[in-house]
Amino acid sequence: MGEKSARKKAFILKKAREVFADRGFKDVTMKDIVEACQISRGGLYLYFDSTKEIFLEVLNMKDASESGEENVFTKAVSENAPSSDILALFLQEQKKELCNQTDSLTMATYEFFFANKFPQNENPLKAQFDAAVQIIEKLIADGVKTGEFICEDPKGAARNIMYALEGLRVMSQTMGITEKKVNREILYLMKELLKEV
Amino acid sequence: MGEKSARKKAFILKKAREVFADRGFKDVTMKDIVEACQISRGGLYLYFDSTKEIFLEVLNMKDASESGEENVFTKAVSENAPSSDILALFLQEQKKELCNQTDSLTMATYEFFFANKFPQNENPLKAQFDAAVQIIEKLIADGVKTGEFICEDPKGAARNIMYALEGLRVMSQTMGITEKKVNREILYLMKELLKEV
Amino acid sequence: MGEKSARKKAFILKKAREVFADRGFKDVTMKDIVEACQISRGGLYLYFDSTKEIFLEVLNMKDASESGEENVFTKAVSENAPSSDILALFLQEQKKELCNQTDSLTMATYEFFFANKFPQNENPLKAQFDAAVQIIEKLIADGVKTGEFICEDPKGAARNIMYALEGLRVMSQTMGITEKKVNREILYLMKELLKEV
Amino acid sequence: MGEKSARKKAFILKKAREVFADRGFKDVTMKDIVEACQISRGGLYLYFDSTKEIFLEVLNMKDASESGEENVFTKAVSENAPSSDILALFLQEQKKELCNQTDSLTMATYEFFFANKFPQNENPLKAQFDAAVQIIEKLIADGVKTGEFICEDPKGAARNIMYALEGLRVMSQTMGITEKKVNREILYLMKELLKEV
DNA sequence: CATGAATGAGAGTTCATTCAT
DNA sequence: GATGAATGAACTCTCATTCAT
Repeated sequence: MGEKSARKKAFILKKAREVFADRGFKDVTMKDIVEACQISRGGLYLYFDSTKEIFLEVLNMKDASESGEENVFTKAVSENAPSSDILALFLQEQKKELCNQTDSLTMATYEFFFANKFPQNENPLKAQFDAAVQIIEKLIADGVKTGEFICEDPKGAARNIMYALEGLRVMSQTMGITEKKVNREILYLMKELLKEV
Repeated sequence: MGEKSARKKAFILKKAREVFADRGFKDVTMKDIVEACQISRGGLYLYFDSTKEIFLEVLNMKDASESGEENVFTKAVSENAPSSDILALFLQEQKKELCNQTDSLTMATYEFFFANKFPQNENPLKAQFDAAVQIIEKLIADGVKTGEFICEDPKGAARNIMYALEGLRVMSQTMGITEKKVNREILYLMKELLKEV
Repeated sequence: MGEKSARKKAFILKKAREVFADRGFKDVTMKDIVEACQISRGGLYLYFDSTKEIFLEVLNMKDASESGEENVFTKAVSENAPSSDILALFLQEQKKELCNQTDSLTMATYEFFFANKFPQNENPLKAQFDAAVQIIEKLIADGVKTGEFICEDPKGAARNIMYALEGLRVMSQTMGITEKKVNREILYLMKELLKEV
Repeated sequence: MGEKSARKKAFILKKAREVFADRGFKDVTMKDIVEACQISRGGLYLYFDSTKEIFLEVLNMKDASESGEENVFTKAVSENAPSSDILALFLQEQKKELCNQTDSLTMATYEFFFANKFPQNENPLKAQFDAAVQIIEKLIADGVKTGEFICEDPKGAARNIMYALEGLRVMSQTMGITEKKVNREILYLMKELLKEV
């Protein structure tokens, strides 16, 4: 596949992403993607065999773009900002994603992983989750050292934060959580770590 | 609707529940339910017009059966057991439901509410969630009074518990969370409340 | 499936037979049969799942109708006509079938059994062939007893007749054998048995 | 067409032959041949417009290669071996071809001529058949002269041999005739000619 | 000559939904 | 009420064929 083909593939993935963000995973048909791309039915099959295959590549694409892009969070980390600031930034990032309904793959991702079970050790969601827990644990432990945080069980706290965020995420899709409520919970999570004795 | 009809309707809902528990919401067709019930295609339409309608009634049925049934949790509440015991029982109930993959409507419920948005004030999930938060808040507040718990923000803590449980629930469906991990998180939630100064 | 359905099934098979006789096996699609029957696409699938399934039933149907019908051949057998007459009648029947191009399943049958290999012991074609060999062998043996035929190896002669007929049959489809040539070969086969020493 | 093109065309035909031998005629698509040759889709169309065209050239190629090659049969003929030996050799050659399922175009040929009717005077199969009949007739007549064979109707006998071989050939494809059965029939054909009075 | 991306027609198949009985 | 045959829309997937490069 030449350079031109690679560009077309990227184009299809971009359009497909929009479709998935809009309609979730299960409702999306090859025909939908064909129409979003304004290409022929057979044309799509030159690049992908199924919506499943497309979705997996969309997920990878997303990861790539996120890690490539310099966001405030990674910048703060590289600049050795205070742990509490970095954690606050991380939670802000999460909030943005949570509240952005139109452009998010959240629903599609859940639908996809409901329908397609992966063994734990190859499950991309789990890998992402575990990585995030480790980062947060490190932040909390650092913060404890500098006296910013008080926490006896940084790993437990990190997990709790991630579970709660996951809960917020799914609830934002199923019950339409408002930004105010997300703020409130994020505040709660921070407060717990800052709690004076 | 005569008594006979009501019985048939209940029968359909029971069978449909099994189908939804088995396959989620989106994959279930009217045909699937017809086959599970071993009735005629037209026959099903006498009672229900769509899988959506059936699922909503299955959800109501579920609520009814749960509130009707005397479980250890409601029993403990009525017997004025210590708040910490009641909360522990509540969390145990949640754990059971979380770990029971085969018989649970969790996945179907998520799929359903992804696809069918309800305004917040009529959203059955939200109503359930809010009710649970209130109960937990009350328990924590009581526990604080009796000195069982230490907590400055019972409402916040209650919400955090529910968000974390929601996170566990969705993750158990998408990443296959083990019982051990559920236990660990539940323990964490309890410990936070019991934390000595 | 009630009586009415049985009638419709028979109707579909009858129409399908015409299609197969007209176009062979491989070129026939479910759509072709749908159109020949003037029913809906889905309607056909209520009765049959594939052209293969339909064709097998068409073959069975054919056998049934043939054995049911009182033809001159079976009549002669039951009336204890001379063996040479009966054999001649049998060959006349074969000739009729050979020369009837428009209405015959010959081509479709070959195409079908090229594409669908059956184990020898379940192969319908083989069963038919073996049965025919036995009948002819018996006729020849009887004819030898009555002095009508001269033949040292009735089984071998019977097989030779059937192989030659099979050759004629396939050649009539691929090279367009004329009736005259079929006659000539049939005459040859008879002459061999009548050959004076 | 330059020499290079001629070589490429021959290469395509060689590969196509393998494909036809493997899968018959009807199931073979232009795509299959493209893939077998590992050339581009458009590239194939530079040389051939359809599988039909390709198959016809494969058939011609086959004839060419066979007549070119010095086989035991043609050798025996040129050496004036006894007619009975030559006929026996011819039948052995036929047997080899009959029993060789993997490498043979038999099925493809039948499928092709079922689907593509040629007027008798241009039908390649018929030409081949008639040529073979003539050769066998000559052999038998010669054998009769030398006293090797007894036969009143050499032409009829030659035709019968060819029809029976055709019958064996098609049956080997549709019912899986064993080598033993082919041997038995060939023996029968020879015996008929050697029959003592 | 040669490539291979692109198109679009067409086959298979499944179901929601209707309706005569 | 209840049945299940029937319809037709929608989706998946495959290829023959073309054409810009």
